[in-house]
Amino acid sequence: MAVSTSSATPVIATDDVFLAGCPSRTVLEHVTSKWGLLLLIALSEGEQRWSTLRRRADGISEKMLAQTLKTLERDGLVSRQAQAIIPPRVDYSLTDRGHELSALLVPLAAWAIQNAQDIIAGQNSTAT
Amino acid sequence: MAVSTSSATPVIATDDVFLAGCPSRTVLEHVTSKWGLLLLIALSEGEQRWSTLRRRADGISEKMLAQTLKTLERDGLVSRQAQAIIPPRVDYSLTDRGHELSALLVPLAAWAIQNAQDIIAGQNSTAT
DNA sequence: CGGTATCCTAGGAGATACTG
DNA sequence: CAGTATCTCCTAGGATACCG
Repeated sequence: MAVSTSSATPVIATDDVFLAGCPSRTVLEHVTSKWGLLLLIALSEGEQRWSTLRRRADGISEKMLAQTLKTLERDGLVSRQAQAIIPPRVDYSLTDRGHELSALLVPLAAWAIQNAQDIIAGQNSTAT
Repeated sequence: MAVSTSSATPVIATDDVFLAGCPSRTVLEHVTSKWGLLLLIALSEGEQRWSTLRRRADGISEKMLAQTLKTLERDGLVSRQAQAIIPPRVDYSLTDRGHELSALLVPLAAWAIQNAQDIIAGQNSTAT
């Protein structure tokens, strides 16, 4: 009943990635998800069609492609342009916010590419 | 038999995040995993003990903490210093490579914090 | 072509209990 | 304190089939 503002449960908190259930964690998980990351990076190279993305993100299933694109669209990171023609044509591109984000993601991917060999190589140090 | 170097199967490929099964994807997934990301960012603030990390990464289970730290250590991103005392004390810190990486991750977290409110707010645009 | 709907399983992830 | 071991649950994610 008392105004226990200090020891109150951290309902949502202003913003701290470290707090469970905070929005930033959710967002972070969307954009750093396996396919989210890849699609954002792919789209950083420009607008692309569904089928192109599917080929680009090697190994992705149609389900995950649709699902991930929807999440990213919902998050306002990706924009979807459908044309009512036969056969259908749908293009996906980054929004401004998406571009802002991908600018952060691309260096990350570059880092991974540069360090991957080295990192994985050291995994089995039990070489003959 | 012929030197089909051009159309050869992409066994592992030099490095392309887009190719399934390539090392960079694996590394990227370690590093952008829910807890991996959080721990790397937490450690970017300096060496920390197990118990500190556990409290910091709100919601993490002991299992996931141990597992994630091991992966990061194996990847050469985190270093573990154990002291043979009672009670035990173990400190974790970033390696040089880990620091290099966290420099990329921190801005990402910052971006998430800044944009999260806005992004999540727009989720239920079907307001009454 | 660009999806959606359905089914199904591998393993990511939490809870608990125990140990050095 | 800093883990490990085990058990279970849940859902992310793949395969397939079908629709506009």
